[in-house]
Amino acid sequence: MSSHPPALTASGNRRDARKQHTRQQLMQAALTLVGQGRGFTSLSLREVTREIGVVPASFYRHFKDMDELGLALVEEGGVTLRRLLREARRSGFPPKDMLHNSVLVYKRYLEQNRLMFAFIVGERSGGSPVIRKAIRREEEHFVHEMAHDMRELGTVPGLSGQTIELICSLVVSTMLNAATDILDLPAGRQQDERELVEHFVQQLRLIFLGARLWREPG
Amino acid sequence: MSSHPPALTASGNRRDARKQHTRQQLMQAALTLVGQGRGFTSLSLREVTREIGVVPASFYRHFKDMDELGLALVEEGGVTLRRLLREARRSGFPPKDMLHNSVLVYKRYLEQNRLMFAFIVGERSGGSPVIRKAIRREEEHFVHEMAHDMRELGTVPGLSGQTIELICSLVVSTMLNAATDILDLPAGRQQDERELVEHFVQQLRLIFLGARLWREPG
DNA sequence: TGTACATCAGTGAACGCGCGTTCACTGATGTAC
DNA sequence: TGTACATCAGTGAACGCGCGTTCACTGATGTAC
Repeated sequence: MSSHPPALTASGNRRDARKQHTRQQLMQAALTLVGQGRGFTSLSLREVTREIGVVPASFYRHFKDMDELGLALVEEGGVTLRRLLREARRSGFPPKDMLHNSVLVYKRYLEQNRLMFAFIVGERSGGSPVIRKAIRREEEHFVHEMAHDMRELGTVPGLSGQTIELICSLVVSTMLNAATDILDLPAGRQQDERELVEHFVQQLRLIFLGARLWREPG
Repeated sequence: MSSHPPALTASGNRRDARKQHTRQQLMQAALTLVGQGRGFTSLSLREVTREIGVVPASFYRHFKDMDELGLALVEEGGVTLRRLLREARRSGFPPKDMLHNSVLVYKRYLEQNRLMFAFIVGERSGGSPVIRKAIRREEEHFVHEMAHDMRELGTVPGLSGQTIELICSLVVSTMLNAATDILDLPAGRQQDERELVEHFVQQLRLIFLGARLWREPG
């Protein structure tokens, strides 16, 4: 029945899908290596292709160089962050122990997206300037979106948009900072784990306590 | 007059001094390269020796490998952080606009120690796990020392030692986070610079506002 | 002080290796008719 | 539907290069007497 689809966009169907799959594999391979404690900046193109069992030259069918792959990862990282917000929204933010619950949601999400967060957090401050700046840009979007949510939910009533952005930027940097500690936790040390979560919760409590009696300047 | 000094410690005088000098040069060269936007983890031993004009093999007279050089840098970084505290203490912390002044002291110090901070902040979250953990350890010491100072100065009266540590850990991670932004500032953009400083000050204000009405748990 | 020997920071050559990049290719998939 | 041609993701070989590490060395500095 279905006559040839006119292929308005790029073209190819089976072939194109395979290409996208390989591309995704390359990105995943880079994340895997980063997850093994390698800085992204020190990864070689050959390592990445070796990881998925293709010849080095085929890398160029997908990316100009490793920086371009890195930027693709940053973009995917942005999506990952936005999904976290959606998940947090969906989890309903019960007002009682809201912070503690949010931290647990975050921690679970972090563990489910371990490699991506290892990449984001690892390249956020060091490494290649171009990748770092791209991550900072995604981070700003994330802060902005979180501020939007907070305004809508009325989490901190009576504060200007600018102040809410301030709060969120502090929350986000605290959150990403904690990510390193959480990811570095050896599995099974449940006592350390609880302490870390508690520490993180208290840092956030401090921030929101300050937010409650913030007096708008001007 | 002075007869041969008995050289109780290591030995050599002139020779030993030259060795220490080369060692210092190697460390400085690594920092220089990091300052040029290279991640420390991606530096090669040969690059570092080339930078100071010695043959690669001579590297081994000073360090087993690049990781060992990195750890030496972390140690020097710890000293650099402690000097910052001493400077802050000496600057007197005038109670009026204390935060703003502290931020300016910090910013100046950052600019005077640009390379070392680029290294610390860059390797604090990504890169080699062993170096990352060493930096985190120095950071803990720094937090601890800052907490000690704050208790002595009575900056936030009526709070337990544990709570003061909490505040300081948040201040320090905020501070190191801001370092990336400050170091990334293109020179001469004074408007951006003022905005960044103001943003940073307000983040700290928020934290100390929270601290003021923190109620001790338990 | 002067001499004979020991130490050892830095040399220079060599090694095998993995790197990024190029190239002409192949063969499965897609397109036109 | 069947055929002839075009596309292009992945191949495999080759290249020159910088890498980390080894080694025997040299010559300035230090030590013993």
